[in-house]
Amino acid sequence: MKYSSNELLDDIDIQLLKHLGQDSNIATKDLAAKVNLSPSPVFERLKRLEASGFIKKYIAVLDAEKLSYGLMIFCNIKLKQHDKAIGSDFVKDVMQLKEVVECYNISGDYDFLLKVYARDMKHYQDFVFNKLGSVKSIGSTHSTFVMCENKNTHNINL
Amino acid sequence: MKYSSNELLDDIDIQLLKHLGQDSNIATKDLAAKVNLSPSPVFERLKRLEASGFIKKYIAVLDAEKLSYGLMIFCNIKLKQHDKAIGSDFVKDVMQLKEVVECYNISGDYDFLLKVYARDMKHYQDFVFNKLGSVKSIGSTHSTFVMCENKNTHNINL
DNA sequence: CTTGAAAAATGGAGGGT
DNA sequence: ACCCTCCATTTTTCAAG
Repeated sequence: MKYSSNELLDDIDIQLLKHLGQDSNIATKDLAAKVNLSPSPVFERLKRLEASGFIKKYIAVLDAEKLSYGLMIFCNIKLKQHDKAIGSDFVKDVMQLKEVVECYNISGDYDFLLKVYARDMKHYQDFVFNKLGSVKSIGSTHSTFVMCENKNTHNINL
Repeated sequence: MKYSSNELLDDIDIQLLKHLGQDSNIATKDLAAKVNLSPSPVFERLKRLEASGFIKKYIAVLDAEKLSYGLMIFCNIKLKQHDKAIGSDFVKDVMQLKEVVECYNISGDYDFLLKVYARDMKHYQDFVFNKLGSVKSIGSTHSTFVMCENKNTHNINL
């Protein structure tokens, strides 16, 4: 069975992923035309790419600014201590916070990096003092504010 | 006309955006069932939300690891000088690099923050020395490596 | 918003290279 | 193993009320 372990995708699969990573609303027949196939085999390939996890899901990309989340912040976090229990406590707590859209365990001076969306500075202040402030495992934080988003492809570029 | 300037979305629009931001493959009729409406008005709302830009696009979310881009790096960049021309030169150059999936102009010690995907350390080394290395406007860089992705919602949480 | 109907996409069967 | 054409079913799309 194809794609079972670490099997390679062929050129057409890569083409399909490349297109769908940028626009998934394209009709199967238009996608088929782009890779010079008929809709059926393309349809079968899509189902396989979904079932095998190369495609995780399909989403609508929303305009954060229009939805009044005009402020993006990268928040660096240092834990109080570095044992496993403290770390998983932190992750569990931070997962609940709706302002946090991404959370990474990182190398360097800080332990975690959060990408945070806030309506405005007042909202972010409340987030830091009231929400992060009540997460016990946090030692210190450092915020970096985004002034301008120059590029965001939302996917790896194959 | 609805949504023309800074008009408010109603509760149902927000519900629709919330669902589509997590899964856009849902059929209109299933979406309609979730908000207790028939497919037609939901369809009309979707078209308005798309036309007015609240929904920017629809994409497939790809599995970077499975596609052998197992390494994520946040690369902080300091420019040589801080005039407008140098800044836009940098943005223009960095836009071309396929390893860079996000680029932000930020506050703090560094000028830009890049989110970078690489196959492995060798690939990233090549990226820093050969690709970033040939961008004239760059003064210095500082890389932060992602050890674990704990959360990624791919959208604001309404 | 509802009804209702035309247009289109989905997903399978069966056959060919 | 992969692709094709054909066709039934379902879904999308868009009138008109």
